[in-house]
Amino acid sequence: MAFGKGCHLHLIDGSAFIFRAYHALPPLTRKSDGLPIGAVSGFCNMLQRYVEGNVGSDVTHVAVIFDKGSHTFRNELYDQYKANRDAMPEDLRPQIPLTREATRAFNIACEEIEGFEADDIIATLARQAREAGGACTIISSDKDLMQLVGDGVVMMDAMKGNRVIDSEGVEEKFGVGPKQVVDVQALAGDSVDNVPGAPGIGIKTAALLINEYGTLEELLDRAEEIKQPRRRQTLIEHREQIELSKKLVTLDENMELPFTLDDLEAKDPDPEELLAFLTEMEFRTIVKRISDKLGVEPPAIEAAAPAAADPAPEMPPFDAERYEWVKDAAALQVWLDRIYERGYVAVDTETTGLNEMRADLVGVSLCVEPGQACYIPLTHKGGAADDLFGDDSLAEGQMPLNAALDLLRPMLEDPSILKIGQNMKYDAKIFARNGIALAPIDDTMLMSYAMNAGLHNHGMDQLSERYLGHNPIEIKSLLGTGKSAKTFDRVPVEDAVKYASEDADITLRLWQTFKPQLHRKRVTTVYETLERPLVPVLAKMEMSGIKVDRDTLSRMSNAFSQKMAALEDELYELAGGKFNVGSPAQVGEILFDKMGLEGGKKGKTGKYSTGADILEDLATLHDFPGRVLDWRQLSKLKSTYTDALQTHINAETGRVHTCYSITGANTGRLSSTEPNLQNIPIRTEEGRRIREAFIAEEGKVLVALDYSQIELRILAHIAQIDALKQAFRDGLDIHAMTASEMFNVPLDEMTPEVRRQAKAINFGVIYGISGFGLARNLRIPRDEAQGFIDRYFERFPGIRKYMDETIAFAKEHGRVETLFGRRINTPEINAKGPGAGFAKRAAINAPIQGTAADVIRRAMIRMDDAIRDLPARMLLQVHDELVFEVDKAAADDLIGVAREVMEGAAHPAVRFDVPLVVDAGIGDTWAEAH
DNA sequence: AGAGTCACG
DNA sequence: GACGTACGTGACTCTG
Repeated sequence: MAFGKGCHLHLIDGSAFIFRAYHALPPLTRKSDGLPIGAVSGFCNMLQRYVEGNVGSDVTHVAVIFDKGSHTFRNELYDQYKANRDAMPEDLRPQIPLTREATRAFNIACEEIEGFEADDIIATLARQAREAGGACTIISSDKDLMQLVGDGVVMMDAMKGNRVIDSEGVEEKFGVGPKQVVDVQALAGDSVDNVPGAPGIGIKTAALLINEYGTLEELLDRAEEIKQPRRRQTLIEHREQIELSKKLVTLDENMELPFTLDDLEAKDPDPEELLAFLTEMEFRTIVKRISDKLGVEPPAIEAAAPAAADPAPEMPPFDAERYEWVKDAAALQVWLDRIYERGYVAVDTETTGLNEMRADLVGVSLCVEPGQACYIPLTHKGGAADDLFGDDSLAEGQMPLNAALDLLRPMLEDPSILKIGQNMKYDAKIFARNGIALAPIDDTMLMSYAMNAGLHNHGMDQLSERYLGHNPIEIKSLLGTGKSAKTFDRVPVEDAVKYASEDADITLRLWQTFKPQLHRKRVTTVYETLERPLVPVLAKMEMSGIKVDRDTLSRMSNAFSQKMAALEDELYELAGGKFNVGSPAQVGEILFDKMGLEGGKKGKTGKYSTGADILEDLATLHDFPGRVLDWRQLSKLKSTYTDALQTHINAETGRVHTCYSITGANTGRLSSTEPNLQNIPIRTEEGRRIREAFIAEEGKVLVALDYSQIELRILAHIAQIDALKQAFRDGLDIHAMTASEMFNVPLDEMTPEVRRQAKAINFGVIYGISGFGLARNLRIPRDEAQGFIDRYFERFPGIRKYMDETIAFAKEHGRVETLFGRRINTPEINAKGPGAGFAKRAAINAPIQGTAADVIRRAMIRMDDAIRDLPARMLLQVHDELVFEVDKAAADDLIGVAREVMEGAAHPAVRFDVPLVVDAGIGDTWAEAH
């Protein structure tokens, strides 16, 4: 049916629907996988209500119109346009494409055009309908659309009982007719869209003026005549700004559209298709309602079948010759324009080293679509590349660093441009050190981790090979290896262009591959709430670093040296000659061959094993093994801590900056490197003193907060162990209570020895207990250990059930999950041989360790905002502990806030049956604070 | 480069 | 019945 006289077009403002739905509903998630679907659910309800309300109406054509890309021609006119808009909420972003699918499922035309606001498309369609002699109803309450009303065009507010707004309604709102609405808006401005308007003039005054002078142009031309001096001055002074405002608020009704009104003909939904979509979304209520209406049996909603493998997106082959060397501002501007057109870009930085706190920026690469990438060299050195002392002047064909950064900065900080990277924490830190706050970001490494933890590592080279079938240029081929290795600024720019552009190209291709997989694999929520938001938090902590006192460490080192020397003398005496105490092989030979002690066991390599547990057993027979253990402890403390830590004190900041790896542990835990600040000694008094070197800045203190027994609490919850849960609720000594329960000893008669055994069993359970392991740990006979375990299972039957069910789940799905939906893959679980044993224990431990890791991640992500107004910084995370530095006077305030965040971190996603308890400490050093 | 050892949760 | 065995990390040293 061709659109013409007698036809009636309905245009639905899709974005308005989405935001209304999002804000009207609680944050619902899909049951089977936790995908946020609150907005989609509300959107479908609104569409359904709209369709039902239309029965018997005269509507012949209908379309839902969406915004696409947040950079439009209005941003070209005025870069602050809509600049004060908040970024889209994290849990809404993944729902946007689903609203498109929903529209199509309802069999309603769904239109959007890159770089245009929905309002302009609506304006153009309304004009076309008007000119064709038909009627048009715009379903929206957006006042920006009111300028379109008249000549058969009306608006309808679906939220307010389908109230119709015609010319009269517009006049009520603006005090002028629809034709003058833009004039009034130009004067009054709009704080929501950041349209400046004339300062001090609101809608009332604007309407008054326009009614008096007829048009804005007339008013501005005759501004001198205005009697009120203030008003006159404003209009004269801000004429340009007012004229700009008019351009911003005037909708473009002359767009070229790639479709016609005839394409928007109203059609009934295909019940099968509609129900299939709603079923997939697991919207039980609306499925039932529509099924009833159609008189069909509602389809069953159950956990969706495993998603079919995604077809690889079509991508051109890699071609390093096509990458562009960006040499000047004009060339860079072309790329920036393309990025704004797209709304996203893959970014990679090249630097002089791997340590972000020391490395300098050398260049930036960008990619907007597969195969189309560029490199902007910035600080490459000229001269002979192989000459170590070569020319330090800059190479040709580079933009000045600051000029390039000034051009890139607005884009890199623009909340509407998504920056895609592989391990973006690195790039974010490099940019931060150059005064650029990179945001928002997506990270392909974290996407891979969320989907595939446990299956493979998540480095770019591996991901490229595995998912793109492409082996990237090796960095070694540019830098060389070993002593002759050079830094990236010495790489010839021609080579750097190929390498760096390729990295950005790969990243973009990986993103296109992974992005649609996230929700099919049901990890969108994990990625959006536990991975992506952690990046800026960790970047900030790492850049803060912690102050370490070199003198303290240095004094300790000297003390350790002396003690070690003394021990060495004693050991040589005992052994009857010099040897290398640091060589386990030599220690073994002396013990078992030379001295002839019993119990020597040889490992795979044919050497005696001389681990601490073995030497401890031998210590009763001879002085030698005990002395070796003492020496080893000192050696460890000296080499790994007091000596090595000093080399990590940053020359510029005087602080130690660790680097957290988000994907380092398969369970969701972080790991810490260069240096590892998660294994600073504490268990022995001598080691603990190393923490005295970790200090607060003058006038500040360190505050440490740690979760008490978090893994056991999670075990009690997951395995539904009532006795344990009650004990935690009552605040009992959990190990003593376990002992009491197992050995029938009243709590007040508990001996430390019995409690120690129960504690070992509690930990054993978390690790996937075995009789052998417990026996070795407690140094008791194996059958006795097995007896303990049997009794434990008898007293706490939930444990056995949890273990069996977890292993069964792992065998069926090849993975286990945390309470927050994090997936930990367990590919070895069905293997034969000893590997299966490891995999089973890992599978039992992973949900517990992983859930605890998720909890503290949530706390850290919220902490940033919670302590915003306090003079405090979060510095370190040690699995169940957070360390802060805070002004002395604010320490108690910080503890109050941080404790609340940590104890409530699981909410609202998970409600534990046991309370989470956080202990806190304050001190001038980490030793005191813990 | 890998094994052994040991620091942490 | 045999098989090996607590879970998760990173850094340092020796050795081939």
